[in-house]
Amino acid sequence: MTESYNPAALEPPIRERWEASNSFHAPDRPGADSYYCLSMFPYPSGHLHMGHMRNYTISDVITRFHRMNGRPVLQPMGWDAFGLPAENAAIARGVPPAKWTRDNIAQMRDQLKALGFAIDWDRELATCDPEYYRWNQWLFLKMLERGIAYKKTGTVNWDPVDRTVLANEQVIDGKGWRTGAVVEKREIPMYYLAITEYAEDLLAALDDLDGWPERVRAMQANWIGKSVGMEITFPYAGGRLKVFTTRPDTLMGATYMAVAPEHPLARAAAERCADVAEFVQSCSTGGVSEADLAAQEKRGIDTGYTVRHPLTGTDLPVWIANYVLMGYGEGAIMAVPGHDERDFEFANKYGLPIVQVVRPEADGHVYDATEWQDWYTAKENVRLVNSGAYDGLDYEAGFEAIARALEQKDMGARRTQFRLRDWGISRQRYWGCPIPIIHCDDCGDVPVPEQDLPVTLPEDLVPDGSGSPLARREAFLACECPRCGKPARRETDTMDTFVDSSWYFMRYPCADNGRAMVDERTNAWMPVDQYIGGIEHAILHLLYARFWTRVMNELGLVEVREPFANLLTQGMVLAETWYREDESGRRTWFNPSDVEVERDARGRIESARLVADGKPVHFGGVEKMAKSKNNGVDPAALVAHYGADTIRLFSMFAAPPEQSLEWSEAGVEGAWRFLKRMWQNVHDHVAAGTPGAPATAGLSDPALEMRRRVHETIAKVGDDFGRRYTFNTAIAAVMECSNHLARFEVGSDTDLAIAREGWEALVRLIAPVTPHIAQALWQALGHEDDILAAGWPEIDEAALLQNKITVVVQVNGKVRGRIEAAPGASRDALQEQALAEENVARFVADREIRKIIVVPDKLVNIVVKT
RNA sequence: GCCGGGGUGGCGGAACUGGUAGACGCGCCGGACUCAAAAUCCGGUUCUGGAAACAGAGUGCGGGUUCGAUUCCCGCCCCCGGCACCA
Repeated sequence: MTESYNPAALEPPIRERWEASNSFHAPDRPGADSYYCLSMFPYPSGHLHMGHMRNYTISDVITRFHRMNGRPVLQPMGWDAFGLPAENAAIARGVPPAKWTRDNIAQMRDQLKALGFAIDWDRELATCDPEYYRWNQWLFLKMLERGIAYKKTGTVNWDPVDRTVLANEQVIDGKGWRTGAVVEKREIPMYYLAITEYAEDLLAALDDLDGWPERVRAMQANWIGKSVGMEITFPYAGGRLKVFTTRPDTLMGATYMAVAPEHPLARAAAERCADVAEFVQSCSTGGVSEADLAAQEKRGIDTGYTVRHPLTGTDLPVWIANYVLMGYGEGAIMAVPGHDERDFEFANKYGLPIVQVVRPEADGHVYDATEWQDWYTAKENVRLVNSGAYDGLDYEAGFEAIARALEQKDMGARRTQFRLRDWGISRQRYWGCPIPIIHCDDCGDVPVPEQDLPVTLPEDLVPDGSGSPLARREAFLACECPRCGKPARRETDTMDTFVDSSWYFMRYPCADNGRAMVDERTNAWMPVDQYIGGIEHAILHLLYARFWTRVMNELGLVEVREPFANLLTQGMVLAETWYREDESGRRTWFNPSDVEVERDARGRIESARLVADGKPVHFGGVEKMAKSKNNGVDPAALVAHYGADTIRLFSMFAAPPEQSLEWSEAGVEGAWRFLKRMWQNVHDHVAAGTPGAPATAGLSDPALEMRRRVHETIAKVGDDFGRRYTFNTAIAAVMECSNHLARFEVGSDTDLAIAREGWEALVRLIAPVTPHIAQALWQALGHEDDILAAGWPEIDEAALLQNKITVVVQVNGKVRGRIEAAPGASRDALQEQALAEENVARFVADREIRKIIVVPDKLVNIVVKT
């Protein structure tokens, strides 16, 4: 053992040893106690960033902890390899997306390996491999057969200059990112997956996902958005206008109708009237994202049409409103401005009538039609007013009475509506999985026969930002119709990359199977025991994966319906930002590693300057690591400087996994110092000689105390790793115990044996976090085996017993003293001892004691009259 | 705009079931070693007062429940994530 800690020399041979002995291989048939630990696979951008590093360290700690506890573990890795950034790189640099992506994968694989993750690399996969995406295509065809996949039109962002479809992130302030042209909404045919058929099941099953964070379940439930209400018909001369409402009880308060700009009635009105046509046209500019739509100012126009109220027969005007969404419900609403905030705002803006039909039972609520108040939407303890025969009914009774009246007249039906929309998977892009469809003039859209899969994506194309290059590649386009044999054209749309990520976790166990999508090995490992990834995937990816797993289950491919038993959503990685501003207010951002900070005597930041020129820079706050703020820290560079263990240690220590993590160079230094100290301490301990067998009887008080601390730490760390996933507190406990052990004075062979037991425990406790140094120290302590096989240290319950406990004494809830007591001391004894304590007695003095609360082994609170 | 989360010393964070607020680490202050510096080691460090003992205040802001609230309830402010074609 060398005297000083030298990770650069120490880490690589240990990784080679793991690789040579195939240490992280997962068996095909693992048995009942198997543990599948999965991280969200990365998009191969070329550089491993801190978010990845954090994500994979979390799962590596969990993986290694379970391995040390003797369970068969699968920790795989793969690449989410299709997507927009590869096309952007192609546009910027002229490199084919395929080459760019594969080069990036090679580079990132090396970076991952340098971090020492216990990954079974034999199961690696990339979604851009034809052997992977052929099963996307295959399952898509199965979905077509079952009617789960179907075709309809959808709205996209259209750049009129590049003549191409834009992603939402490519639309900036309603304009195209490259051309600056005002983006238009366009309707195009697309393939959809009927996830709404599964809405009820996806929602109900959330209740059983008790291994998921409550907030993720809440977000998914809100996303699915189940509403129980009614579809109500408003007849007019030319037909019937249908709306969906969750508040049929307020029907008597409906004063106008509002339809989406894309609604057939709006189109009809636009044909009759130029002003209406202009309004509808003006609604077709700007992006399609919900955030854009929801944030825009409410605007509308009267169509001139009227419909009849189904119960009163009154004529109601039909307006077109930009806040009504064609994709939800019927694309039309009955506006009840008295009790819906959006309708209220709209009615006030356009001078439409507002009628109050609900009033609270309690007094003191005055309705004001010019100012919105929260109680207007109340459903509890309210009564109907201004509603004719329905006056005086509460919400439930009003709902029921009006629902019956409508049903009798055949003007309404009870219905459950979901906010969730079907999943549009068509993308007008090149770098994705081709949709296996052939267009024939005679036969229409014909599925590619199963034996012709995969439809392979040509890999030599370079997109230029205007339209899909596939549409210009004749060799790809030209084909024969599988049904009639005539010349036909291939579909050029590719699939949403969320398709790729909806089942990759089921492919890892059987990644080498060329004949089937999944096999019995998938069933052997699924479900995933622990899934770890960013909170930003809480809704879409996780919902699509749950849906896709259900479909595979119904096709008899897998036994599970829910893919992820436990979910851990990690927080973002942040760093300080530093900038200078020029005269025009433009900011130049400097990397935190190039900035030197001066502090005052209290440790507060006083000033900061750039190391390069010594001139001042300004603090721009702590923000998510991003290129735009130049505050990214490259994990690969840090590994080269400190070694993998230090980086792993800091990123697990600085914050609990669910919270955001603030990167700090000084904090990394602290982690480095701890490892150096631990190395030195173990070195000194080994140099002191080899102890005999550990004794547990006849120990001195300090030895008993030391041993108690060690076993308390074993218990604490096991609980933190196995149950709480608070790696920061586990590491803090190891540090604390290590500090005590370093100070523990060894005066006898018995003491040396206690110290040996302590160091052997601590080295194993820290091993999941810092596996390289732990392996080296384990060997230094005289063991030849792999520390993963050494097993988790066992707790000696007898060592945990204490003969004295500190009990806090409060007077009126304020701590006034502490007493030492035997564990399990009686209430009376504690009370007596507490009152005798000097400072306590001072505060109690001769005041009247009202009561005394005793929490055994913890606290005594004496309540006195003041 | 809608949905979800967060706010504790100079900083990252701890306090797990309502029971000692600030574990552990960083930074800072003082000391040792050194010709000096770095590294390392030792001590101190929520704020205010006090030499100390100790006292008062204190977990974004305002209120409430309780013997006791960072923790539970109500109202507000600020920051962050998602919003269906970024992944």
